[in-house]
Amino acid sequence: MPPRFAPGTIENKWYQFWQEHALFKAVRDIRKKPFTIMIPPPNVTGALHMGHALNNTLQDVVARFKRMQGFCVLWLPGTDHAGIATQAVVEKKLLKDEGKSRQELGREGFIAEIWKWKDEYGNRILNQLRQLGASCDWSRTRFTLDEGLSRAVRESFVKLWEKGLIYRGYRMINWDCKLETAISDDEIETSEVKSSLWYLRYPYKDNPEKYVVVATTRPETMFGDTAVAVNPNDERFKSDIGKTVVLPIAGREVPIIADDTVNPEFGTGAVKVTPGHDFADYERGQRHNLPMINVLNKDGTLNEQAGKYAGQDRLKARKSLVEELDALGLLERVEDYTHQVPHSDRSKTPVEPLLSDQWFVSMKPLARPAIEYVKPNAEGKREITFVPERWEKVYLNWLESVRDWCISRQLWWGHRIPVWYDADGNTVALREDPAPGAVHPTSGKPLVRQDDDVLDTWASSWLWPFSTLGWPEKTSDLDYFYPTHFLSTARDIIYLWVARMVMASHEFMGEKPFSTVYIHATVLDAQGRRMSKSLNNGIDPIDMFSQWGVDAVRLTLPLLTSEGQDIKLSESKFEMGRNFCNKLWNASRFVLTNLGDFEDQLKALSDNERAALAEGQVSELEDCFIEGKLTSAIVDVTDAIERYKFNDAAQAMYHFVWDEFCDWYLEAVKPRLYEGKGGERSRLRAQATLVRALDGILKLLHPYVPFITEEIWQNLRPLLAALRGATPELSLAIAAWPKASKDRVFEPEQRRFTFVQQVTRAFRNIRAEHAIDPKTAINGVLRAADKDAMDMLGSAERETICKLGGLSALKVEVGARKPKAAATAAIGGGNEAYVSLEGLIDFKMELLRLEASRAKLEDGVRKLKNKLENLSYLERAPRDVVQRDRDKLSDLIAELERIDKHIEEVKPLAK
RNA sequence: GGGCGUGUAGCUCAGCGGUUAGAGCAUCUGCCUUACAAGCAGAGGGUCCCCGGUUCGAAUCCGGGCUCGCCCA
Repeated sequence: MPPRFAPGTIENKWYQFWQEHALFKAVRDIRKKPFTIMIPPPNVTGALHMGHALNNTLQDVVARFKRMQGFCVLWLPGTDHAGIATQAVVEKKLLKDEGKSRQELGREGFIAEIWKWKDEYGNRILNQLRQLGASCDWSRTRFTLDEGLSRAVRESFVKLWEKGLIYRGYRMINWDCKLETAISDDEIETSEVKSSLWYLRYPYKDNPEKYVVVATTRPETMFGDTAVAVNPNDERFKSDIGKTVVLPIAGREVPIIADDTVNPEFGTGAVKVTPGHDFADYERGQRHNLPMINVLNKDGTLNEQAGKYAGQDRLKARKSLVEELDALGLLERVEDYTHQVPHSDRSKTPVEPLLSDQWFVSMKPLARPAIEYVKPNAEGKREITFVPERWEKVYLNWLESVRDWCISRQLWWGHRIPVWYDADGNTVALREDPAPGAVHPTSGKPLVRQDDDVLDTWASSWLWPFSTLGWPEKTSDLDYFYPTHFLSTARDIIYLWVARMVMASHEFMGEKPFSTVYIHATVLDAQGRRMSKSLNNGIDPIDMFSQWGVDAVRLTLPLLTSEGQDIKLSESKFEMGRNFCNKLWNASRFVLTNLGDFEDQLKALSDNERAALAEGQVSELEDCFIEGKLTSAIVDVTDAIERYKFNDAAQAMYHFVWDEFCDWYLEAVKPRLYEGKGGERSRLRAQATLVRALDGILKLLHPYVPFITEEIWQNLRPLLAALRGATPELSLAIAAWPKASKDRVFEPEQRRFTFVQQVTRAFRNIRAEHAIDPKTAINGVLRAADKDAMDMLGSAERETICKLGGLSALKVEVGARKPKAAATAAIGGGNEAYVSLEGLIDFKMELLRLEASRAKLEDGVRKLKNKLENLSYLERAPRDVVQRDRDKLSDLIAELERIDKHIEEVKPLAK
């Protein structure tokens, strides 16, 4: 094994190994409990970004953990067809490569092009997930446009149709002028735009010299105005209500109406009403029976309503229109104005509210049960739990005020709406394409055409948890794996996807789709901004893989996030994970190189002796220490992952491996391996403990860092076999998760080892602070407070302290007197460490040290005294708390007295 | 405007009623000690955002304010 861990050399090898042995294949097994995770299907055009890397790492941690715990784990992968995005990508490519538009190819030809593109490039992100180490069952990979999933979409549509939950309507929807399709409310981002507020003069019909001034951010929609509205309580306009004004240029006469939704504070208090192009005005228009005029073409240019401006882009027309109004003296003034403008999530262009014929799903009836699954019942229990819990509120708020879902898209790529029309426009939704000559079931007239539009991609994604398992067929997979258990996703997907899956699952399956929804952290850049293409501040996980290793990335991300707080990420952060992997690598290297003779030694033992070692027979203090700490680590890590506290589990492992196993255990055990301390048997016990501990460590770490742990474990495997006298599992990926047992905590030994650590640190401190050369031999004296303290340190422990504390000898004595000219370090509990300093250092330094610690001590004594003089504290605080403080105080006072004595002694020497 | 989150060491963050408030990185000192310099040992560094309240006791709970961020309208 090389002294530095080289991740690039092992990742591929083990992934292939796992695949070859089909370790991630979920094979139904009634003896096992299922554990199912459905991957949030990434966009088929997509590439792995940091958010994916984090999300899929966490899913993989859970999947591997549960697999090791003996569950039948199914982590089902796949992609969605991402209607808008994919169509846009292929359209662009086609134009660039062949100079052809999709219209030139025609619908069928174009779709064939997309499939070609998908087969060639569409699996990129799935391969990147393999690179990440994702333990998905790839044999079950699904795509939302697969035959099976398409059947599911069709079935769900017809079912909702039959229940009357799908309708077609001429409604105001969000229109993406670039992509020329409707989009749903949830595909919109509002962003702040610096613009102007234009004050326009609308002359009165009966007195053209006078006018009402309206303020607007959208002058170009003037051609669609059908009223001017004021607040009925606004004194300024009371007399205007009911009058008629004439729209400039257009010349149309429109009434002044009163509507209490008008904010008198905005602009002049009078606003133009454009029911065809504004959601609020649409409602005003309905209340007042105003005509609705559409002034826009599908591509965002003005239509014939705009007279000479027809055919101009709306934003260009705005400019020239304002100029013309100004020239006519009808522009009162212009103010700078910053406001929120809705943009399409997909094209990033401003969205236009537009009246058009679209298909909708009635959401209210679907929302009600979806709320019930998440709302706590009388006992505070929930069917579906959000982790962290606070996201439950976001989910509920959305569902409680949900609006109907516009599901039709003016695209070609997607599930075509299964609705057919007869010549009179009567519609019917069909499970199977109609045979030639088929007629409408009620009108009896021949069906002449299918609806041209396709469905929103979410109309297939919302079926994902069960359509991937075979629905609408009744499959044994559904029986066994459904409902699923863990869903991990990003917060902005809560309503787009999570809520809709719950609705769909209730509607079509009659149960919940999953029991836990985990909302992972958002990965931000170092300055706390979202990573985006436009800012070019993204960090490519694939680059990070090659730079630091996949394991390092997988470990670092959870180490950086706690309870779903956002992560501010910079490349150098991965050093943490990389260094840890290197530490683990080297610790393992140490263990393995010291086990060269282990198998031979074991052969000399009887079966019983070997079995005792295998079960962790211990007698040396450090062995008890590490066995006990391993037990706590097992408890902590298991508990943390079970509660989806990924950061806690990672921290616990990091601390256990680095601070306890490497810094203390490995150092403490060296003399037994190198110098024959304690004899052959002790050496063998040390080796067995190393094997046991390393095995435990690798297992606990495997869900986070699967590659490095597998690599090391495969090296350890023959030794495990020899120790246990049985063949271990084929791979760490399917090895049994460690179990903690109460009798392996070793509490008294933990206390003793802690004492060894404290004493060691005291001597190290003296050496470091006095800058004593590491090569200089120093003798230590330990003043033990009492016999109990002294008895904690047997000869083996004293040797350990000498070795780790850099002492050539250690004398331990109850109440030992400080040698003359010695440095002192307090240990607590009345124990003190002394090192004779004659000829070694400067006593001025020692005096400074003593005075500094005296000041701290005095402060502590003062605080405690005050506390213990407080009568209500003595009366009300629990007895054990008060007693603890009393003990503490007497300790501190004794220490203070001793330190005063030391100061007196050192003072004359410090001159 | 409403909701959610956040404010603790130079930086990134833990801790969320009871020891003298912790970690990683950074800094300083000393070490290439035969697992690891991607390392080892040691040290310094904090009005726990502000004001008030509850409590014997508050970084922690409550109220109010301020900061920054996200979401919804």
